[in-house]
Amino acid sequence: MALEAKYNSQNVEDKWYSYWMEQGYFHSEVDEREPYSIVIPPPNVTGILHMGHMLNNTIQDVLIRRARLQGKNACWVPGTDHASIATEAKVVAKLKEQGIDKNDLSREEFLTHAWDWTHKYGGVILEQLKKLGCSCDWDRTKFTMDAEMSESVVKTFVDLYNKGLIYRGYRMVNWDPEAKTTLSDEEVEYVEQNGKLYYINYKIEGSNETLTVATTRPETILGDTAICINPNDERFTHLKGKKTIVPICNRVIPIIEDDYVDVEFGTGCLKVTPAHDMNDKALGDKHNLEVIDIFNEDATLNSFGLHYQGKDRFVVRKEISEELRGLEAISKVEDYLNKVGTSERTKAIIEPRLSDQWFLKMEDLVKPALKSVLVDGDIKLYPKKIENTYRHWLENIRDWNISRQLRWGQQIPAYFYGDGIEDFVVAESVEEALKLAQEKIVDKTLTIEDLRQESDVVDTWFSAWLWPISVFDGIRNPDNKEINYYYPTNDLVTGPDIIFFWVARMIFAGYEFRNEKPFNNVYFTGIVRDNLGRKMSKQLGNSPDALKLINDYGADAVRSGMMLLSSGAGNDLLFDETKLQQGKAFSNKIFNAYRLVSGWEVSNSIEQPESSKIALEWFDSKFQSSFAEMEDHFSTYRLSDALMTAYKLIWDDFCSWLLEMVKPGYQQPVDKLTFDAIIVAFEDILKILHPYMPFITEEIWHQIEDRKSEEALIVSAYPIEKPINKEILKDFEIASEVISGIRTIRKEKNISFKESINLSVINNINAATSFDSVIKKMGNVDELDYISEKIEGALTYRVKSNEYFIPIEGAINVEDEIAKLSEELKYTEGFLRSVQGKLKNERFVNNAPEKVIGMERQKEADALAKIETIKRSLEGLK
RNA sequence: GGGCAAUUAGCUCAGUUGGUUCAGAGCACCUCGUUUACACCGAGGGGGUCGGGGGUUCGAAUCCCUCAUUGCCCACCA
Repeated sequence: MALEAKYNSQNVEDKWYSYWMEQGYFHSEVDEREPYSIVIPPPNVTGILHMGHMLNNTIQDVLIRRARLQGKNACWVPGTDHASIATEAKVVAKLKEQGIDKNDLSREEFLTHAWDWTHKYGGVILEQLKKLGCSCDWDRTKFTMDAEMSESVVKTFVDLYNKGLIYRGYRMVNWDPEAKTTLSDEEVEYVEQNGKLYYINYKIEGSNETLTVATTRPETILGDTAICINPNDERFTHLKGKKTIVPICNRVIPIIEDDYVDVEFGTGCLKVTPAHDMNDKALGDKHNLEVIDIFNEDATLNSFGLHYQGKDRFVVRKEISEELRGLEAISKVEDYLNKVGTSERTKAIIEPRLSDQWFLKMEDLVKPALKSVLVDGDIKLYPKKIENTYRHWLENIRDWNISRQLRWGQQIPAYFYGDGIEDFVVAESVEEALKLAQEKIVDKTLTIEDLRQESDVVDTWFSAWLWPISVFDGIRNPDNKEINYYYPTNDLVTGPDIIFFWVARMIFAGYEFRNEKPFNNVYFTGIVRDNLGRKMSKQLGNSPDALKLINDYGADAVRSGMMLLSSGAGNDLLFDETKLQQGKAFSNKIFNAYRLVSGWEVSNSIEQPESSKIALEWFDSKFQSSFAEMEDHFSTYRLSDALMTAYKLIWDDFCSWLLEMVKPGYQQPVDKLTFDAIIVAFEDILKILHPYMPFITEEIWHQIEDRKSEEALIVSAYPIEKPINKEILKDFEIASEVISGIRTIRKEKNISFKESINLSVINNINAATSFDSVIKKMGNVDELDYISEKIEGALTYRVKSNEYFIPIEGAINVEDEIAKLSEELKYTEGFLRSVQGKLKNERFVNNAPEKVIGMERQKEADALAKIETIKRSLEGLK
């Protein structure tokens, strides 16, 4: 069968993916082999594949395929995350389009809509991962809202509550007025915003004097319950104990004193609004102030907003400043740059808000997580510098607000039986809750109907933190054979943006629920940016369509192109389609190498040429040394370096050197010995490349031979490291320089390659002759002989201090040759001077190690010998 | 405001304990080539006072100080 001149990815990718699936190669079951497991960072169930996913999942697939080839029991667990706030927002928006208000629906009705949405759009991304070639164990696909997964969440909630780690409290939390839910501190992003600083005058009660307060939020004055001054501020000593009047609502509030106030900032006076600011709340608690909440849950003003009732906070900000101006209660307005907390998901500006929420105490959970990463090194983070960030967060952590006023998620298993703050129980089921409640209040007449379950759900991350455990059912059945076998997982590959949301919390959960780390290593990828270094975004339109790229370039090209782009863990990656072209060119190169080999006619009757024998022997060691280099790169997760090593091995050493060295003459057959050895070498190459480029390697693997299903490349055996013959590598090094010398001369003198030449050598360095046959073939050399006297009038070049002569009638231009040699002489003499300068320096000779001095002496000897040969050549010409 | 990291060829980056291989790789660029796998190719080539300045050392891209620029994380100053 004739092969096309170009590799066509589309023809082979679907074929092999289906084949792998049919043969069940991705599936893993517990057995006696060493396990190698990865859990996927579950993408949002309704998400679609973007560049970040491509990078992240390619890395995981490279790791998992390599482990599989190494004979480990590789298990990559895929799945999706219910992403409660993001998904709920989408469902609410869709309902709104249909004219349905979420609040008009019962919980059950809303959840039906949400599940419909999930089933309709969910899992698209997993199908896209298949196009990329990801070898996930799809039989294990999990969703964070699967019944068993949710059951695990509820179980851990009850467990933590019973341990006293979960508590309910009336606290100031981050409120997202758009999603109408609270958020954890981590879900708040601070962004710089141009705002204004308003100077507002408050009248002093019973006086005409006013007090000026600077604020960025004039709309909150209606919730003011005090003005605070610094007790040491002499400007305000006379106001101590007095009261002021809030403009517009004319409420009388006290002037309080606290060190907290910065005398330098603004006017040195602070308005205190305990309901709407974290610090004001603290001040309010300390000074026993009234709390006036002026907002509704959507951040419009409530009845305390008086005539602004029902209007949005930002509308009110504008209008109230106008009104204050009319009242001459504003003395000035300045531009002011400040940081505003926004919702990570909805981008809405966060409102600090007091409410009853559920919290998880972090103090004890943090301890083993700090120790394992920073003290014991049980969990290794790549890049290491990220440990600083990790440490800082853990050491300054605050309790985790885990309740969300959403419906899409696991409903908190707390059951209220009364209206008191403590009138609830926490249990895995309503039946158990009833039992507990009856015991608690000693009332056997209480029924299930008297119980009312908490309507809040838990934070998405409160389920995601269990992921490495729950996908193996390790919460519900803590001693099952799967969790015991696959856990802890080996590597986690994820983005640095979720180190706190997810990575750190998985570590907490691992130690809390299994007393064991969740993974050994964490590889943090960088962020995929465009080639100008900008983040990929819809607004900029700089985010390529991932599937289109796969279609245009081929999955292998996209995978290898992305891996060539990325440079080590943690570094951002500047996406550039030319790298994908490089990946595609590489695919084509490999394909054509096979095309060459497959076209050879093999003969049993011809002898193996000496050149082929030595070339193959050399490649064997070359392969081993590159392979060892790759293994070293893998050991520190330098995946792009490992690929580059393979790239150079294949393109330069295998294609440009080996294949050219053993290539038979035109329409000549190749001997069987050589052909078989080339096939073995090719197969080894396919193996080491397979993790990066699974499709083309599997394709060629089967082109080489008709193989049984259990002999597929994906499940074949990875090469093993063998000793390297360093001598032969060195000898080849010199031989290749000799060949390069011939090429250079041919080029300079315009001697066609088709024209054969003779080569004579004065072997001053006693170079090995083992590659002579190769030199003859690659240089189109008729006669290669060793001489002791230089040849007059021949073209010459030098490798180290060896002299090479190519006698060509009339080809030599004496003037040019002298000029060239003089130049070389000058350079070498300069080099010699610097080396000798060093050696004459007593302090160098006395202080430098023996080895270094030896090397310098060798350099000196080499240079002297070379100068000698150049001088002799020059004399001959003159 | 605090902390961390980076700055090496046109671009993206390697450079492990200061001294063979230390100034490198890939891409891009230039020249030549229609040699019977591949022009998604081959052969060859140019290009960097390693961000600036100072210091330690026989010797610094590598260690120290300092300045500059960039990026990231964290932080309640109204």
